[in-house]
Amino acid sequence: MALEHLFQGSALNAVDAKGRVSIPAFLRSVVERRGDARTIVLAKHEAFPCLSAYDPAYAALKHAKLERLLEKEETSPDAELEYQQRNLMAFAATEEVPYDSSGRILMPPMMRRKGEIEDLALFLGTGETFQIWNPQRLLKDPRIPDDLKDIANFRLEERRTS
Amino acid sequence: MALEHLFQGSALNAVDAKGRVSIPAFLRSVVERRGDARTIVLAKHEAFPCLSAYDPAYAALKHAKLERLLEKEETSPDAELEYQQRNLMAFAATEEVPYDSSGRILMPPMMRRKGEIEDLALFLGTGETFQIWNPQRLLKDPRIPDDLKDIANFRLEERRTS
DNA sequence: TTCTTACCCATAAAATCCCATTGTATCCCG
DNA sequence: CGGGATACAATGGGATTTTATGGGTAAGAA
Repeated sequence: MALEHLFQGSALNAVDAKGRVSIPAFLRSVVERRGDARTIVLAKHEAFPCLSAYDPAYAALKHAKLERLLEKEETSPDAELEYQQRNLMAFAATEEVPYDSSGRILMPPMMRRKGEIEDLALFLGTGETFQIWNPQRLLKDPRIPDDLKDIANFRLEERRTS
Repeated sequence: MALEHLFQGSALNAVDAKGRVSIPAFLRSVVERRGDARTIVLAKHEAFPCLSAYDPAYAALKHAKLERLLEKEETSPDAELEYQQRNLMAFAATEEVPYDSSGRILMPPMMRRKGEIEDLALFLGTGETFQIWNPQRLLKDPRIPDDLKDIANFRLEERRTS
């Protein structure tokens, strides 16, 4: 896989009354270096109560990888079914949203619900993709390392004091 | 891993009112020989109350290593969660900052707090990475060898007398 | 119409660039 | 080898640009 540009860092941005959120500039720059789209793909995260996000170029890459995997394995009914399921999740359960000239997306209502996002969105780079959390939801999750919760708390404080 | 260019040496630089710090030229030259980025990655050190720093090429290498590890292990739920946690720490808990034409970075407020950095930053090369300390914090740490504290003291005196 | 979405403008704060200064190390040439 | 010229490093300050965010409004779908 080895993508040279990786998503990294954290930021806490507001979701405004219209449902708009700024994608942090340092994440946008990775999206644009990986491909030339000004668009991100949103999906429910498989393990955490948050959203997973990436660029269209990465989505295409992931799809190609699935295809190759299918061709290698003999077409047992099991492998075939699993492929169909993964394909559904990868495409039907995702939404591609463009960001405007000021770097904002309109958070789709369904994704907002799936990710339990309210009026604050915590962005966390995770290398090949990034995550979008409701910061309060992250603080409550026992699977999240304390050091990361410190970061969430720092971002919350930073916002309060300014 | 075996990177041929290693970070070594020490320097004490000022953090100015805007939060800017010069990365010592001898460390920058290693960054630029390892890859062509004029950027460093900052993270809280796992063991010491200071920051750990390296170049993006090293970060990518570390990431690739993690990926390979995942592919080897069977995908038990435990291994999966541990992978997610490590990925979060490696990317969300770090910040990539570019340095300008004069070799300065803007120390991100979160890292400044995590590394307990005030108005002086002590740079210490440690081979594959380097560390950034609050010199006073280093002098107080019982785990630091006296010889290293001598170096910190020397750098502090050097600054006072000039 | 009414609600939603895309586009445009405005603003404050923060990040970045540019230029100037100073001290130190390096080079060159007689 | 001395001494001056030169280059580079670290740092300060001001000017400029980018970012995040709010609000208005027109186009369009329900």
